[in-house]
Amino acid sequence: MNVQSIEADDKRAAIFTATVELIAEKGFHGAPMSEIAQRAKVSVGTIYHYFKSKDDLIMKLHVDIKTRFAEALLVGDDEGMEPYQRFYNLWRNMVKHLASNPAERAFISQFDNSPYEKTCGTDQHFATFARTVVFIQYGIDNGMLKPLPVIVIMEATLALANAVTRLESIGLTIDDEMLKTTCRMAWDAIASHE
Amino acid sequence: MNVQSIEADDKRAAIFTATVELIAEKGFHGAPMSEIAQRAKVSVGTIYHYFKSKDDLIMKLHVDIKTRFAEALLVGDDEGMEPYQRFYNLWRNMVKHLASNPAERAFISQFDNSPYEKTCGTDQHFATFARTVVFIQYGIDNGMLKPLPVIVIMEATLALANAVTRLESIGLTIDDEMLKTTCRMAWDAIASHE
DNA sequence: TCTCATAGAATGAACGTTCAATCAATAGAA
DNA sequence: TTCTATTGATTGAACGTTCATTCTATGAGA
Repeated sequence: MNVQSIEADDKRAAIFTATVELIAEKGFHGAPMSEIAQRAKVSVGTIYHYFKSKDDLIMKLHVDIKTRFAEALLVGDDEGMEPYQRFYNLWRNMVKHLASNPAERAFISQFDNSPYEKTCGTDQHFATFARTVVFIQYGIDNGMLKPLPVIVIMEATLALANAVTRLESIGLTIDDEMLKTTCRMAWDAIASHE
Repeated sequence: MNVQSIEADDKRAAIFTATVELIAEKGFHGAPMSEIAQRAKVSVGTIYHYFKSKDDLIMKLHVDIKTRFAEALLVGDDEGMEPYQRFYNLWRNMVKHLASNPAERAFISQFDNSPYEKTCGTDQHFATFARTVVFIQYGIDNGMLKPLPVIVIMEATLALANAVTRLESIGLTIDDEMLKTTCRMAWDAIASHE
């Protein structure tokens, strides 16, 4: 990778950062290209050099954020762990990642609840979270988790993590105790209790 | 109430319906006043006769939807019921209401995850769901529910109901069995299991 | 020289909002 | 009853702004 493309990546990253922050603060409306450019310290023209359109920028940003999120979940993951320990690790990774990236959390919430979401297939969603999906499927097959579709278990867990971290951004403190109790909450939701 | 104001309420309701549908379909961006007017079969000017601005329209619409949602939850509610039965009733009301009003569900999701949400205080939120809040607080005080802040329990339940009904709009079938299992999911999440 | 990166002015469409002009209904006076 | 004044509801064209996007020019490697 040469000097030019490193610099190019800098701009790209700056545009991503500016966009995610602006959308988190002011929503999809309220994030014009001119302001994105200003915040990223590039010109409007430069954005169009890297992205076909505003929609293209938002889609690529979404993939980027989701990919890094999915990766963050797997830190310290090990198939050999006790199921609950493994889930706790997953939960902690999830909450920590969302809590320390509030703009990304807000962006995801807005994106996933907007009409944009319908442009991404469930397949891609499953592919990004492949390893987590396998973990869940395994749990269902063994009667450890509730007999629900994988997607329900997955979306339920994500919804809870999102709810908890959203509350953090408006005043809730997430210490170790809170992490433990909320993890129990999420686990109890999906575990079969047989 | 005279003939004029009945007709006036018709227009108001038509504007509300058009707005909620359009925003559910195309998001906050993608719902211009001109299109709202067209769908509501009124002129643009008429909207401004009833609402100060687009923001005002959206805020008032939000209050309207949340109020009717909170009311729907209480159908058949009775303090004398067994706690789980009472929760089941609450859950069913919640899921049925959201599932049969998909546009309102989509609107709420988008609103609550957007910067608009920050303009509504938590107080108002609690006031709207007053009776439900009391039920939860009672459950916490009696050790029946997990020792978490009321708002966490409440938002967790709402998040789960939203997740489930969102999945319905993309293919999941919610029959009685699904209603029962997902209710168990939500209850297990918040119950203390002691 | 040629290519890619960058800037920022220019463009045209779309937006929220305003406004002068009607229309419909009611009430009171004659 | 009939005429008139008043009010509120309704319209859609017009306005000024802002937006996403394009275009042209410039600069820096290769």
